[in-house]
Amino acid sequence: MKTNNKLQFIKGEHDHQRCIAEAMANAEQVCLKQGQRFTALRRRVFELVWQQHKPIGAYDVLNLLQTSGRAAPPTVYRALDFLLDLGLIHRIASLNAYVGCIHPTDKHEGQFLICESCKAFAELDSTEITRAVDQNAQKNGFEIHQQTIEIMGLCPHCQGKKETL
Amino acid sequence: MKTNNKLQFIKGEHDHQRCIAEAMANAEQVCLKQGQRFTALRRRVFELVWQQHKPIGAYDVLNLLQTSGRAAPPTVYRALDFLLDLGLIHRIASLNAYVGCIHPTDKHEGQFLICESCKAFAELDSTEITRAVDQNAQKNGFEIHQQTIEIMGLCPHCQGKKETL
DNA sequence: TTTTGAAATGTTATAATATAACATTTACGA
DNA sequence: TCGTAAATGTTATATTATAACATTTCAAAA
Repeated sequence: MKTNNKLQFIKGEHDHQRCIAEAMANAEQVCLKQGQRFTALRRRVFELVWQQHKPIGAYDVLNLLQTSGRAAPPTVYRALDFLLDLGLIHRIASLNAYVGCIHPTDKHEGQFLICESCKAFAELDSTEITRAVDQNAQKNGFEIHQQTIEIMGLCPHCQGKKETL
Repeated sequence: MKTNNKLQFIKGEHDHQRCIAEAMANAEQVCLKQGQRFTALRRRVFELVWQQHKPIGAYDVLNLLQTSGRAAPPTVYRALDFLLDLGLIHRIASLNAYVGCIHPTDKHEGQFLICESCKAFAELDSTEITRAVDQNAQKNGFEIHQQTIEIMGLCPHCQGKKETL
């Protein structure tokens, strides 16, 4: 299974269609392995989330869905929950938004750098951060189940044009 | 200015009234230094958040406020925003909830261990985590403005009674 | 191949969280 | 004490999310 290239502060210059197609093929495999059905609806929602390359809200997904037919909130939330469960997308709690996952081969939780200006994001999987968190948890006798690590700021590209904002 | 004791997975055994009183006195000083007014309302909301020793939602604060008079959502949100701005409380994005800050002397952002069972929390200020995050940001040319680090799991106390949950 | 039952989706209503916009009150500084 | 800016009150509404139940779909058993 081929994984996608590093998705870090991606700009327009990459082959978006191919990028999405790869993610889709990969998601397909994950569903297959898990014995889950990658239905048309789930496929469509997954695609919509990936198309952005930035965090997208559930109701934004809903609006996009509605451009081709009816849909109600539960429809979207159920599809998002399904994709979250399989680790195919992540939820950004501080934004109430969702992003495509770039390490979809195993279920995991991401660490994110998110640009406040252009909303581009990088998904990290840093052993240093993980180790530091684990150490602190251990020191406190804490058993980790789930982590939310979301760092907001400016991506390299947007730092240059800071003064024009 | 005396700071509160480490607030880590505190149980019932500590002197709650004194704990709150110290936090209050400290908040007083912070407001004074910043030239901000620590009004009756802000004082009350601060107290309500501290009283829990666990994350509390805005509408829970509202309900508590309403036990002694009228109040509407904006009243609560404004008070919470004020306290957030001064770093006297923190927002837990993954819970849509608020906690008292235990390092209130300087504005900062916390790192939290939060027990899914009893909701007790520990506020870390780990140099290891901070360093690891900074390193990764730097590696990506990212300029950090704000961080959300919320680790969910089981506190030492609740690990023992896991099977009874 | 038909049945059938569980999974998925549709539908309606509503809950939970948060803010906009404007009116009124408060309290400090001139 | 008066004028003004800050704080609070008030009403309405936006945004995010889920509950509850009806209908459809689809794969596996008969």
